[in-house]
Amino acid sequence: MPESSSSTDKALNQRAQHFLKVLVERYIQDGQPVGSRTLARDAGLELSPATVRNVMSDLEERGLVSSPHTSAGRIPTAEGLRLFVDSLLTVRPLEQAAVEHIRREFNGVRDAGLIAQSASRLLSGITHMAGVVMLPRHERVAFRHVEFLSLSSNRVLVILVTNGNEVHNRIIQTKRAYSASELEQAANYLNRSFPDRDLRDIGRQLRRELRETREHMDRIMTTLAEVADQVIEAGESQEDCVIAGQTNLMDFNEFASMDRLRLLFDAFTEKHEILHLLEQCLHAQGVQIFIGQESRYGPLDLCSVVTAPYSVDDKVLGVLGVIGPTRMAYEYVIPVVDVTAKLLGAALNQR
Amino acid sequence: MPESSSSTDKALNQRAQHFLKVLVERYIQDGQPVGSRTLARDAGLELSPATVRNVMSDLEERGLVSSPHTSAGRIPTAEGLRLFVDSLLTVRPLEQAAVEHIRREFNGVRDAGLIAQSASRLLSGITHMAGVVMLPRHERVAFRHVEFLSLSSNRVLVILVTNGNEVHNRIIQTKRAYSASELEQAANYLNRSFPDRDLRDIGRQLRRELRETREHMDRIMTTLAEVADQVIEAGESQEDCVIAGQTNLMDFNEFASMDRLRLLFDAFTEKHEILHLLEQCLHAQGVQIFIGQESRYGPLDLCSVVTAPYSVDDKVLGVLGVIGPTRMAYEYVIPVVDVTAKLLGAALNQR
DNA sequence: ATTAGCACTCATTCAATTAGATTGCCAAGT
DNA sequence: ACTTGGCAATCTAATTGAATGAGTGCTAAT
Repeated sequence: MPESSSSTDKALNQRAQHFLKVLVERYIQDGQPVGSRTLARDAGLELSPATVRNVMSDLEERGLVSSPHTSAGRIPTAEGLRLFVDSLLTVRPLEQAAVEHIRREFNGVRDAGLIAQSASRLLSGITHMAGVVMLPRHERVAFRHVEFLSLSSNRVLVILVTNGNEVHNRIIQTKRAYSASELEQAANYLNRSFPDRDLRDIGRQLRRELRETREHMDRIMTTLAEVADQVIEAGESQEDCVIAGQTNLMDFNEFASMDRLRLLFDAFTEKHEILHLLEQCLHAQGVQIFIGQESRYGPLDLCSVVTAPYSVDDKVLGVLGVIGPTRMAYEYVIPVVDVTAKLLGAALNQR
Repeated sequence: MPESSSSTDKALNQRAQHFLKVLVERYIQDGQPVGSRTLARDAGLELSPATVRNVMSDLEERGLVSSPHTSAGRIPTAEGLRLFVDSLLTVRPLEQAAVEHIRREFNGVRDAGLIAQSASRLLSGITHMAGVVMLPRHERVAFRHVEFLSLSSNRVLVILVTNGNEVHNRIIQTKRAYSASELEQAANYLNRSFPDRDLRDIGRQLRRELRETREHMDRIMTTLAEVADQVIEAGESQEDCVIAGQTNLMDFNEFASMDRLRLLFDAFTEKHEILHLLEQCLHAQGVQIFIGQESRYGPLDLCSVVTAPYSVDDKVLGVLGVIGPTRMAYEYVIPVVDVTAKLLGAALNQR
């Protein structure tokens, strides 16, 4: 028999698990510590509060629950929630109506940024927490088209179109003035020579050719290599994500203290660390969850983050997710995040 | 003698004004109601608290101050602050060092959006309140250059460059497929025919020509007119502004209540009404101030907004400002906003 | 293994009290 | 006519103490 009822054993016996499950569910529902009497009632088994107390005592010893003070009930610890999420949780699939609602929301939006924004709003709207969506990022930035536009004597507007039909533009200072026809010639050369090539390669190759030829168009090609670099850089530092519904978090008394709230909102403004967290989920298989301090980012200590990567043609383009208090309705949030990620991928695909 | 000491007269006598000034200054400094004893001390005149009480009573009758409850001191009302700002305030010019600091911040930033972002951060950083900057907006959207890029059979990427060197792009669905050379031809035609023309005119003219010609390139020209419209629309609905430093406001106990704070932050996320407020200042001469409910926007009831338009070549391009509690150091904030607006204009000019 | 009973611990709530700040008003002084 | 000291009245904020109630841990009995 694998199950043992002794409280010092490694595995948690069936009944204790059930109590933990019910306790967590109750705690998630109304945020209050759960006492033995309540739990005895909720558990559905015919057991007295005293018995429940014994079980709770076991759970506490294992660090799965704790009481904020002597005469309060128990609340699950981060470990308790982790166990709950990992093996006690029964996710119910999202209703078809909700799925349709999400699908409709993405319908007809073409710009990648706008889709991300929609998704973020959607996530926050549905879950009443904060939604966060990393902008789609192509790991291979491919050249598609370039255009030069002379602005004034030494300034040129460079317009670069990359795969994913993203348009980047940048004004550059050139060392000498170029005529319109020179610029056109240069653009034609590039457009002819490098269709669909990786932007990095182009920069490298331009520099190589430059060393070999050593003359003829010399200068303009230097500039072009520079621009390629700059665009790549811009693309990589396009470290950006869209966050929506921050204010929803103000409704949770977990964040009632101004200090904590400020910390959290500063984190949302900064974005940097949050993006870093999302990046860790880029190659996760499906939904990933950080509970409390698991995110290893102070301002999110009291939060849980539920993420899922989204992809087009099996290529992962980004991550989206939901940020809320650790006490969230995981069984509902998980499928929402999961489905939204899939539909976002689909929406990006049929652009 | 124009001055009268009777309390029912229209004009406020010198002494009362002085007391109001000192009271407001004190209130701004530490946010507490100011009592007669304190005020008597601060005023520098050799008068007893009892006398001060009489004066305060007058001020209260005129609606310039009020007491939150019987045994508290007085705080200035919105009207009191208004009078203070209008005629009692002594603005001290910004130190040269601070001006340089701002100038340096704008140095070398080329993108208009980034400059606005800098400015917003700057304003919030210097004043420890929220900074807001409307993106520069050219009232006359002029055509500069267009480029068409075929994506797939019926989809074309339109890249449009307008005055101010802003690059807009949009993917359009065409009714039939166009060849690359057709698209090139069309682009050439437009670039040749409409340099620096107003985008609205172009749309109109295209439609007119279309009616007359009634054939030949028919379809593509419809599309072009459409695109022009879409770009104008996009330009106009580019109703956007950059807000920074929201979280600074959490430090003021005016906004300690979650409900008020949420209202405020929702307003920041929505942006719409705030932008509307800024637009009202587009043609103000220099700094404009809204105190409390003067903004006529509920969430800002407890806030003051200090704005100034910025311009290039005498053309007003936008407005920037600071949002904070009505109790703010106007004598400092006003020159900050003023100078920042001027330097922002200068920075945009020398792009 | 389960349970009832009991003593004990805390947080919360409420009312009562106190201390402190400030006003308004009046009568007296300048 | 203005100023001032004095004084009662008012109101807030902080403190205290008691009552309440939820919940636990332990023990002895089942």
